[in-house]
Amino acid sequence: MSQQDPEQIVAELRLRGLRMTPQRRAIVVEALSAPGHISPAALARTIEERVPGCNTSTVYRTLALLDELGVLAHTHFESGVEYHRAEEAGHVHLTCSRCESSLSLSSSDVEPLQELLREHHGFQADLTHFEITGVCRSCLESRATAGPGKSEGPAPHA
Amino acid sequence: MSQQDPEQIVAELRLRGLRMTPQRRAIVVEALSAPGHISPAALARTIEERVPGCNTSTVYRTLALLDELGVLAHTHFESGVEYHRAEEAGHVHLTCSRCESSLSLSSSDVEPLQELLREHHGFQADLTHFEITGVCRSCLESRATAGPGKSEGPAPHA
DNA sequence: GTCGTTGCAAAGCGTTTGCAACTAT
DNA sequence: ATAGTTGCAAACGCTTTGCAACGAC
Repeated sequence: MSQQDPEQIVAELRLRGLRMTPQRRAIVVEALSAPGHISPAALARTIEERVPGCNTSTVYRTLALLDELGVLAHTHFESGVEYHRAEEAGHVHLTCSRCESSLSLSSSDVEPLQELLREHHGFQADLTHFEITGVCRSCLESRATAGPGKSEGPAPHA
Repeated sequence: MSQQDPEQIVAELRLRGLRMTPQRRAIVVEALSAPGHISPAALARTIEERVPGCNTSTVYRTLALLDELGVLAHTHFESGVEYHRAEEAGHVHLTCSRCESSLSLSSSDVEPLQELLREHHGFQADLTHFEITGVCRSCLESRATAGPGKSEGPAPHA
């Protein structure tokens, strides 16, 4: 569906009368090679270090562009926005607000959730655009073990 | 469960050896009287205007404090963080990324969703801490009406 | 040659912090 | 009197912008 191959990206750019520059190429490489996701600021630092002639503002402009083109997408975390390849969306991030551990669901895992929202509220949710916080299994268990009462209420966000 | 009455807040503060100052009182009033939710920056502007002797930093410090105390809570939106009375949590915000309309689910509406996550992944989700984006019913319908193909893929986030 | 793109430097914005003065208790 | 709280001003980190120079096409 989306493109991750530089050639396809170039083609996509050309379609819109846009150009492929060395800077863009470098940013694309860096952004796509990041293991999971990366914040704009972090990417800017990295690029400026590895590609001396490439500026922070170019990074921001390029990320926004690639986001529009559908090459990249971004997700909102507690710590801010992070970019990732568009095809890697489909991951829903469950983050424990107690232990900070993080668990990601595949699209098939998420389908029932989306189904519920669509059926009951006519809303086609994109659960990948914001992370979901809560309390993970092990933290739930240790809390249960810890003491009897207090089983009510959602997790605080320390 | 939580407190919204200034008296109860004062009591809560005292328990921790904290004090109730005129500034705090003003901020509490302003924060609690906001119809839905309000961003720290907006609240700071408002306060500084209405309560001349009250500073931006005090607003931020007070919001953080009230958040810890459980009087207020915050939610992450596309536009940033917004604070609201803690009891008003339970609202899950579904925002359409096409038309920007917003629909909020009551806690009972959300229960099945949480149930699913808990059963299948042992994760007790707090769906109120981040908004959920997607495409609302009317936008889905107008898209369906608009043309035959293209029924695939989640909503873009223009 | 055209027009998209870049670098730079500066500004913008929201948020945080150090510290001396202040004040609720 | 003690210790929490405030205001100020400065710093901070991230992001955006204006504009002249540059370079992909």
